[in-house]
Amino acid sequence: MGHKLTENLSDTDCVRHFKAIQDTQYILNGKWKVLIIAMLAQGKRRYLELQRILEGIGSKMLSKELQHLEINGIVLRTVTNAKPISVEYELTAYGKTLKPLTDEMARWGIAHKHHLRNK
Amino acid sequence: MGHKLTENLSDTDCVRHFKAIQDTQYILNGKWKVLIIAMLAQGKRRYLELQRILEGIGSKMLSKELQHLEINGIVLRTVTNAKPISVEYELTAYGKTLKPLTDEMARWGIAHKHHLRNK
DNA sequence: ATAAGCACTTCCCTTTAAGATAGCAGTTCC
DNA sequence: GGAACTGCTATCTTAAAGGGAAGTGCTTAT
Repeated sequence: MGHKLTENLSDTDCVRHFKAIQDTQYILNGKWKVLIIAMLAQGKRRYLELQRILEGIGSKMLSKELQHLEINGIVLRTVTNAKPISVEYELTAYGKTLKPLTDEMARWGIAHKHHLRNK
Repeated sequence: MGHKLTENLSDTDCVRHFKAIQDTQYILNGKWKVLIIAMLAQGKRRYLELQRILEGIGSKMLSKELQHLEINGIVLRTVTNAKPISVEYELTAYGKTLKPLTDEMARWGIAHKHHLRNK
């Protein structure tokens, strides 16, 4: 049943490829995680700062998503013992490895807007 | 309020960046679309072929997702007038612009598996 | 005539994601 | 002492995503 051999992965490779994509999707899943990561890629942010910039997110969502990302080693949570208590979130070194992905999502989204405009 | 100016986008840029990510997420949204695109990146496929390789997807999902991708110009659907009717799906030129993204998702997923293993 | 293959569509149901609203604990400021 | 700010958590409800099974329309094979 032959398309060209060179442009197809074997079935086993194919399954491995799919599993990998699914693993990535598991980490980034939902409406907000990529956005949170993209924000934190620009530097540390505090809880209410995140909530303000991510317009529309509720506290429940935000804390749930941050916990998910923390558990998976993407985000680091630090409580500073400053006068008014404050909690800072930032990407871990590992979290930063997602930057090419979030950048590519942003890049494609921008290209997509141009594409729609010129149709 | 100053992190280094060079590593932060302005608020307006930030919003534009987020909107772009959201647009991309809209196109790729759900459990199956990225997988379908990754499959079709390897070449044309027929409906039942897709369903067989994407283990677990139901006919309803598959046709819904394919329609969504077709409407958005990612996928091209062709009915061949062969003896047993067959329908072929492939990426459009525009759909192929998503390859860097799906590749990066696969790449990160594989790296992630290694990361978990070495912890 | 019957059966089987392909590409779907329809209907119904369960699970999950997301949103709105409220509340709480610990400061600090007035 | 009351209000306000920060960082949450809990509850309740709604909306959307996803899955299973069955059925449709067409064609070819037996």
